[in-house]
Order: sequence, then structure tokens, then C-alpha cells
Amino acid sequence: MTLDTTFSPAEIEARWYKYWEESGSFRPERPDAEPFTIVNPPPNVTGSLHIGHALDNTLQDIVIRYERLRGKDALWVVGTDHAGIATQMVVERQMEERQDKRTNYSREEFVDKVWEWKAESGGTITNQLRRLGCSMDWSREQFTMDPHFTKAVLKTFVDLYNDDLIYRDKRLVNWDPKLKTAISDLEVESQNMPGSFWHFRYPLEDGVTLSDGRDYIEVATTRPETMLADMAVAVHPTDDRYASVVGKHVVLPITGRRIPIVADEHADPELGSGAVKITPGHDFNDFEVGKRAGIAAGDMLNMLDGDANVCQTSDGMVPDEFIGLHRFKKDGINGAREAVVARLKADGYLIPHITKTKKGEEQELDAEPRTIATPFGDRGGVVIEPWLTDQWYVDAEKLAAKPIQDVRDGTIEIVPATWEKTFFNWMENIQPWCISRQLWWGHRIPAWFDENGDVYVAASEEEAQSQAPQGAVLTQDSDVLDTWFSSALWPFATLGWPEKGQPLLDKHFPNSLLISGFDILFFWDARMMMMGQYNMGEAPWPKLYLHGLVRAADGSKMSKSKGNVVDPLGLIDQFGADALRFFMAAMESQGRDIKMDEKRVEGYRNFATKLWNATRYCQSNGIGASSTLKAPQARLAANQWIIGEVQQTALELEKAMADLRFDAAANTIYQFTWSRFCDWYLELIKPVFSGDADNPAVVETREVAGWALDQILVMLHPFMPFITEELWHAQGELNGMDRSTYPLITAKWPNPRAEVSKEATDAIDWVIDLTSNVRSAKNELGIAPGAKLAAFLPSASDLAASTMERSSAAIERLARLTPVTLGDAPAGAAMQVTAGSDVFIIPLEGIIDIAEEKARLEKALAVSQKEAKSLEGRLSNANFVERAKPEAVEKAKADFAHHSAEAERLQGALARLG
RNA sequence: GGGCGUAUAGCUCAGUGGUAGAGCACUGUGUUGACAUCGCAGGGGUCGGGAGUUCAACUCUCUCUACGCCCA
Repeated sequence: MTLDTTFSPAEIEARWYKYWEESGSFRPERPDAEPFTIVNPPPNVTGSLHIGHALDNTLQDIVIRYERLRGKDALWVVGTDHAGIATQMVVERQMEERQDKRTNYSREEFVDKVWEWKAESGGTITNQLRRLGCSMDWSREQFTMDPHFTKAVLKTFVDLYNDDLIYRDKRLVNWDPKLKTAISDLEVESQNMPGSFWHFRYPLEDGVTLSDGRDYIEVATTRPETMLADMAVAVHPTDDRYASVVGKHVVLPITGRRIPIVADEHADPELGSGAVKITPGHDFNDFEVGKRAGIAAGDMLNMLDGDANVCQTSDGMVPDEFIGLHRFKKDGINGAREAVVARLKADGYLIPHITKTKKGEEQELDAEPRTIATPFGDRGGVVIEPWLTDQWYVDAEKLAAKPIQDVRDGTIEIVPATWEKTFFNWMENIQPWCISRQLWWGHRIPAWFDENGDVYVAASEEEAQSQAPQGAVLTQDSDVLDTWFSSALWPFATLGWPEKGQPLLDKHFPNSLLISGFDILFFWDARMMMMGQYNMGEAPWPKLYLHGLVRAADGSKMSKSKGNVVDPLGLIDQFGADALRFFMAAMESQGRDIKMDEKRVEGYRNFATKLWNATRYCQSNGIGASSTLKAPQARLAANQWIIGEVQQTALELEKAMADLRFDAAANTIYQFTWSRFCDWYLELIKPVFSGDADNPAVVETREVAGWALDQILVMLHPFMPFITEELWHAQGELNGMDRSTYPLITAKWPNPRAEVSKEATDAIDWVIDLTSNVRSAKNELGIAPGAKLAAFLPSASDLAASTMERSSAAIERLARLTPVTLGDAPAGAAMQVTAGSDVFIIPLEGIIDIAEEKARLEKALAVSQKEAKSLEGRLSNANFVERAKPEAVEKAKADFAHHSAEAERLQGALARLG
């Protein structure tokens, strides 16, 4: 196949992905090979590929392709998450568009409709992952609601329940009044919102007064509406202002409820009046205060319904005018908050806030303006209401103990390690995990209630029935489980757990590595650690790599509302998947977010083009595929040199990959390909091909160049799988080799096993030095770069002599010199160029201005002298020589010798110019 | 309020106890039948401020400033 003059990614990408997937290349049979396993964070089945997925999956694909090339039994588990809330929302929204709604259907009918939706639209993201080139094992694609997965979920729930690690409890939960479900602490996002701080008088009962004679207590609140369910006023136990009234009562305005004044450390004497209203049913702190004051959870007053509208409290004291109002202003309609404030103000209980206007005039406001940390539900987007309900909880504190230990003792390594502190901080202060959700889509909680409200937890209704008294009528709990409860089982439930005798599970659990964004460290990673330890008795993986966020070019977070979202598929269309992937790798340095930079993606597209063209050049000179893993035998210096460079590059790359330094790995192969292979090696070998085709040098160079190019393709493949696979086959074809049964994706990682002579590498380094110096000198003196010049070498070093003999053609071509004359140059104006320790004289009588050449040499001399002087200073410092490490002293001496010799040569050159 | 991170060339970022690098941008230039999505050459940084440790600090310690993130 002849390569087109331009490289067009789209067609190549589609063709090779199809080939890989259909040929089973993503998971070749390697029963005896060492396993390497990664599980993909399952994207929501509703999802579409965003830039964060592109980063996360590129990194995983790089690792899995690398390990596959190194011969491991590489398994990348893939699948999607049923994503309870998100998916139910999507389907409900579609119904809304048709003037339909969920409650028009039975639960079973609705769930069927969600499954239908999944069958039709659930594959979007999996196809997009394919476009990115991700080499996952699609043959075993998973879904968190697959029957086998459901088994795992049920078993885990039942076991945890039987071990007293799951329990049902009545306490405050984060209630989302829009979605009408409880959510966990992690699903609450606190945002600073402008709000108000109102001050009220609560009258003391029956003529009781404070020590200063006041007959009321001042309380302040940001949520006045909740006073309808106030159950106490708290003051600090050591607060002298209120000591005399602790145990006395106030009579609440509006409801007339008589509530006690209690002493509790929650009240901060420094804040406001030092007294705080206590609403145990609608505030997390107040709930604790209420409990300490002896109020049972079941007795706490609730004044809001599931929509967060005011309802009657159990003592029946809320006036009718408030019933049914929303908790606060909504859709422009005043709510309970506004009504309560108005009523208190009218009745004289409001203490106004006095402030000054800009003009300095006193001004009276109802409330003090204040910024309030307000909790929002991450999915529903409305303010969360703390609400008293019965929910299922996991005793996370007990489950956290082993994962904490695992990280502490290094069983699990977190990379970068800075995240360990954050991990410990959360895990050591972990709260009970609320796992029940009032939704229809998800894993139904395996708990049944009888007529008396007694609960039976079992994997099936039959089993529950067998636990219950004879003839009991059981009703299953209507709630479903938090999505993260099931995804916590991902590392082993995807491999066949809890079925016995699962070879895949035995071989691939624990997994080898987890790569995830730090944003799901608590949601997912930590919970996998807990469930891994609980179900498997082991950490799910020995290493956890956390990457950052991909941000917009200006550093802000990407969000649909800001309109600054970059679509990875658009970048793939524009620059190719390989370029996007390489960008992600090159920018991924540990512990830092990535700022989007399209120019850089473009740059890596250019890199792909460069490689494409280099291959075209190779092909035009008969350089095709290699047939050996081992480096070919080489005599020519350039060939030996490139073999050495390949070896060094492979070592550096392996080091970077072992350290999970994706940026270093990408830069290593980039620099080698472009700066070493293309810029120097291909130029160095060009003169070889102007000779006889049967020449042994030509034969050897074809072999070595073809081998080196193959090594590039292999090493680059994890980063740029598409173009490398394409070129791999093109190279095979050129040499009449059928690589269709030996595709690059499952080829072998470099193993050059070559001895490279130092003479050869020194020679090439010398040629490069000479060439660079000649080019630079010409440029500075304004000599046409194409001009071919005659050069004289009055006294040649051994290196120069042998190199000029071996590589004269390369020198003449690269440095644009006519054959070098050993011996003195004719008298006259000349420029002088060094290479290593050799000084070439290049006569330029009549062409150059001697003053310019002198200036050039003087500039170089100044640099050398400065370096030499600085080193001399250091070496003459007795402290340095005595105390510094011997290597440092040796290096300083060598550097000094080098720079002073250079200075001497330049001085000599200047002297010759007169 | 607590914790974490970041501050290096115009921009985006690497980096090491021995005197600083890449990509892009910029300037000059265009020579060889791979490549102008390119080549060659070049300019550009008191490594956020201050103090300390050290023979030596961009690197380690402390502190200040600015920005970002998480938790309360």
C-alpha cells in the first residue's frame, strides 16, 4: 500500500477500531501470562463523552495497551452504571415533553420503560469510548443492573444487614424536595448564597426576666420559617447572661408553643445574642441539641411535607394561614419564610437591623444581609431540606477501618501521595451512609415488612417469607439503593462474584491499578475499598492513581451553564483521536489540573503528520518492516547510534510508565521520534541511499532504519494507537510481510539487546556538534544556508580523523561542506568553527566581514570565560573542595577544563583573525 | 474556621541541592525529491516576596502575599 501524501485520521480510526474489536485483539487469549487488570469507572448509562472521560479513559488505555504489549494478560473491564437518579430524571423529562408523567404508570410499567430507553439510547457513551480508541473488553460489557450484578448487590446487602452493618434508623436526612428522595452527604453541594439574618424576640413565660430586666430572649436565624417547629432555645452553659433562665420557658410567637430554654455547648456566646432557636426536625445541629435535651427522634416536630410545603405539626399548633405555603419564596410567590417574618414584624417581635447608608444616614432593615452556606442537591439543583424520615444506613465507620489501615501500611498506594491526607481526613470522620432512595429505578431494597412493621431482610421474597411468622403478609420496601452501593462492588462483581469457581475472578482480583478522577475518591474509590475488604477480604487494588480535572483554557471549570464546554468528539473530528490522546498524556502531570489548549492538540496532530511523512520517506528508500525483536547487527556509526538511542528511549519510557508519569512518558517518545529519529537519523542516512542499492551499507541501513521505526511504532502505540497500527501494516506490506496476523496492538515491546560502541556514538555526537556549529555560524554571519563551503582542519583529533573517514558523506551533506582538507587553510579571511576539540577553518575571503566574525567569536568567548571563571571560583573555595560530594568536585573540574579549553580555542581563533 | 494544592520564558507547563528546559507564540531565514501540519538559526527567565539551613537553594525549612480546590 502506498501511503497518501497527507494523513487523514478519520478513515484510519474507524477501520482499525473495527478490526481490533472484531479480531478479539482487546483481550487476546493469554492463559499463562501474568494478569494485569483495570476496571473502568462505569460511566452513567445516560452519559455522553465529556472531556473528563477523555482524560480518564486515555490514561487507562495507555496503561492497558502498554501492559498488553509487554505480554501481560491485560483485561480492561468496561460497562455502564444504571445511575438511579440521573436515568430516572432523563426518562421522566422525556415523558414531560409528551405531557406524560411517571405517576401515570405503575412502578413495573415505568421500570420497563426505562429499560426500553436503555436499549435504544444507552449505548451512546460506549460508542464514543470506541472513537477515542479505548481497548476495553467489550465482549464482557457489564451493567450494574445485570442479573449477576443484582445477585452481588443482594448478597452484600443481606450480609451487611446480618452483620449489623446495615440498619434502619429515623434521623435527619438530606431531603431533595424536587426529586423527593433522600440523598447522601456526598450528594450535597454547599454554595454561598446571599441571604438574610433576622433577629426576633421570644417572650419569656410568666414574668420571668433576664438579669438585665428584659422579659424576652433575642434569637437570630437565617431560616425564620422553621420557628413554627421550634422546640427549644439553647444558650451556652457558661453564659452568665442566661444562667438564671435555663430550665425556664419562652412562649413562641405565632404558635404559642411553650418551649424550654436549655443549656448546650452548641450555642456560641460570641455569635449574635448568644441564644439560638432549636428546630430539631429541620436542622442537623439542632437535631443533636434536641437529642441531648432528651427529645426522642420520633417526638421531634416536623412542619414540612415531602415537597417542602408547610404541614401541620403533631401538636396541631401551626395556624391555618401557614399550612400549604412553600418553605420560602418560590416562582415569585411568597412562602412561609416571608409570611412568618411579616407576622412577627406586625406583632412587634422583629428586631430591626440598623445600618448606615452610603450617605451616612441611619437606615432600618428587617434583616442583616449575610452570605449563607446553602446546601443544594447535586442532581435536583434545589435547596436540600433536613427532614426526619426512616432510611437505611450503612455503618461506614466500621467498614472504613480496614481501608484506612490499607492506605496507612502501604497495601494501597495512592498516587500522588498528597491525596492520602484528604482520604484519611474523610475516612476518619465518616458519617453513616444513607443508602435508601425514594426512586423507582435501581436495585430494590431486599427488605420486607409484615403487618406489624417487623422487617425481614433476605435475598428473595421466599426467604423473607420463611423468616416471617406463618401466614404473615409481606410487603417489600419500596425504596431502591444508592447507585454507589452497587458500583462499589465493581472490581469483583464484574468478574463473577459471588458465584463460586470463577477463574476470571481468581485471576483478576485484586485488580492491578485503579485510575480515577479525584472527584470520585469518596463516592466510589473509598467505597470500593470498603466493599472489597468486606466481601473479598482484600483491598481491591494495590495502587490508586488520581488525576485532576480538565479545565477550560482560562482555568475555569467547564460547565454547560458557562458555555465553555469543549467537546472531545469535536477535537477528534478536527485533529484525530491520536492527537487528543497524546495531548491528555503529555499534559497529565501528577497533582495538577489540565488546562485545555487546542493549539497543543494541534501540535500533536502535527507530530502524527511528521511520523507519517517520515514513514513515507522510509518507504521511498525501501525501508520496511523488521523481522526481529533484537536490534540488527550494525557497522555504520549512524546505525549504531540510533540503536543506542532506541535502547535509552525504551528505558526512559519504562521508567516513566512504572512511575505513572504520563507526561514524562509522552515527552520521551515525542523527543526521540522528532528530534533524534527524524531530525538527525533520517538526515544522517540520506547519503547512504545515493549509492549502489546492493551496497552492504544500504542493506544494513534499511534493516536498522526499519527496525528503529518499528520500535517507535510500538513505543508510541499506547499513546497513538491508530496511526501506529496503520503504519505498522504499511511497513509490513512494503517488505512483503503479512502483518494481518501480527497486528501492532498485540505485538511485542522493544527488547534491543544490543551493544553499541562508544566510538560510534561519539562520532555521531561529533558530527551533530559540527553541523550545528557550522549552521549557526553561517546564520550569524549572514551566509546563505545552502552555500557549500570548503573547510580545512589543521590538526585533527583522533575522533575527527576516524569520523571523517567513516562518515564523510554525512558530514558533507549535513554541514554543507565540500570534502574537508586536512592541513592549513590558505591565508585570508575565514570563519572558524569548532566540533568537540577540533577547530575548522572555513575560508571566506571576500564573503565575510572580519569584524563580524570577530564579534561572533568574542561573544562565544565571553560565554566560555564566564563559565570557566565561575567554576574556577568554586574550585578555589576550600569549603567546596573539602565538603562537597566528590562527584560534584570532579564534575566541576571537568567542566572547568572543558570551558577553559574552549576559551583557549576561541582565543586562538581570534588571534588568527589578527 | 480547618485541610490541601499552585506560583518557573509572552502563554501552557516540566524540572533537579551544583547555577534552568519543552511545546506554542515571537524574530531571522529557506539548502538537500519525507514533511511549509515543515526545515534551520535565534531572542527571551534576578524560578511570587522575605528570612533561615548549607561550601552551594529554583530545589530543603519558616514566613508573607496571590490564586484555586475540598471540608465545616
